[in-house]
Amino acid sequence: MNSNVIVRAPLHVQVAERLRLLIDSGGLAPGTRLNENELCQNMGVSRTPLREAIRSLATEGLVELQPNRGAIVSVVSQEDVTEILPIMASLEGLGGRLAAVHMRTDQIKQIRQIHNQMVTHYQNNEVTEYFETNRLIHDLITEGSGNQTLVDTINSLSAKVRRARFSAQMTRESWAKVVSEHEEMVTALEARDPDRLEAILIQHVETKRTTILGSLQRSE
Amino acid sequence: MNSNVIVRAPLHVQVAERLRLLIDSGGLAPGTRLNENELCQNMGVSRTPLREAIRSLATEGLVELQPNRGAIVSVVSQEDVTEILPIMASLEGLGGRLAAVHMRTDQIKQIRQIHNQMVTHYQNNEVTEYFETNRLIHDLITEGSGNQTLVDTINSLSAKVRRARFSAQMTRESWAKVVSEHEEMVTALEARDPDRLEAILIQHVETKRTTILGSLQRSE
DNA sequence: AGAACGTATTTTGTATGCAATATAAACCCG
DNA sequence: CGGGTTTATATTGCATACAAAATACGTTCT
Repeated sequence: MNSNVIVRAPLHVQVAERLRLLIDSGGLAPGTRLNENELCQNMGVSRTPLREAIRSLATEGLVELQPNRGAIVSVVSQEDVTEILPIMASLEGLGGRLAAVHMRTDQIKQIRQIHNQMVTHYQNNEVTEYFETNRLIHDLITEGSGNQTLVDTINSLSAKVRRARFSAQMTRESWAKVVSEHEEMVTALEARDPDRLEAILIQHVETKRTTILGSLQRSE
Repeated sequence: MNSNVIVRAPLHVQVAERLRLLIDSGGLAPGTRLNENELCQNMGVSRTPLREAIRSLATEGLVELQPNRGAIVSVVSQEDVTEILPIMASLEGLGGRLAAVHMRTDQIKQIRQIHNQMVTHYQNNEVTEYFETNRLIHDLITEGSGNQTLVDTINSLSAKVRRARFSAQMTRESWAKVVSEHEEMVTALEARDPDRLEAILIQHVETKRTTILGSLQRSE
């Protein structure tokens, strides 16, 4: 029996992944109509798997289905962000609470290392790298909860907000605040203090909320 | 301009709904393979919309895709329930917290009425009606949060657990506990006490957890 | 010139057909 | 008889073809 079977992912899954990336990167802006023929030619697949992929993205909320008029990349309104962030706060809080108990010490040490890197990026004003490490820390903590469903749920919500957050330009002071909150986070994690970590994470998302909404407001 | 346009839902949406109902009601038991031809004949549609519907259910987590082997109704394991319930606790807690602030007084009064009905059903040992009113109360509180994304997220998670909970036979004493918790819930809501309502809801889900897991364990 | 109608074209929705893979059955050989 | 291989069948995956709806366009009429 060969257990090293190579299972090529079904086309519609690959297509969905590709589309997700396109939407996430901004290659497909919110509101854009997804023209099936066009996309088919671009990706070199037929309409069937493409349509199946679109249906998946629709249930994920990344695109919106308009009967007999196809799908558009869903637009993330200020209301959406206002709805999603409190949910993420709760869930990230829960994740932290669980992580504080479940994570192994070496995993926590790793987070401290990445956190230090992040601080360096902050000091050097390296925005991209900063965001990357920032997100990695959050992901690691969430994953540290050991609750895969929680990870999935957070990711699903996060994906929607990310595009909005993308446009969110941080002011220097809000950036400083976020970094100091991160410092507290890691400290609470090292102390394995569920309540404190949860509280900080909730506060952290609240900070993010005001940052994003402030930015959205300025840009209107 | 006519705003009362009749938009017939696309076939794949109707099919998805139908399948959801089938799975939810137990007409399609967990682990059952979805035979495309068979289902097509049953529903009188072709494979294309059926397959699109199946893809949607897959991203919802109700069915599991097995490459080149079709889809099976996903089985809800004890681990799944263990993962999902803490998440629902957080989210229902958040919902209650928001509801305590946002709900109108007449809506709260309505909940009190339904709660009283539920208690009557409890006393008369009318299980089905009890579950119905019970669920209605939870739904109304969640919806009272005014956060549609939260409602959707909870429903999505709830759908997965429901099938497991279905088999959960309550003992008389756990039932009594649940009812008394509900009493506290409504009282906290009437007092518009977010913290207390949140705490009770979280505790309430915890009670549910032990009930379900206890039942799952007994049935193995 | 502009609005309204009707036609043409594009685009989506659904059904069907063919290829590839998995499952079941028959068969052969030890 | 039983294990393993080959062949047949069924089922899924993908592509194409047709039908229905929506959009775009041109024409007509006021």
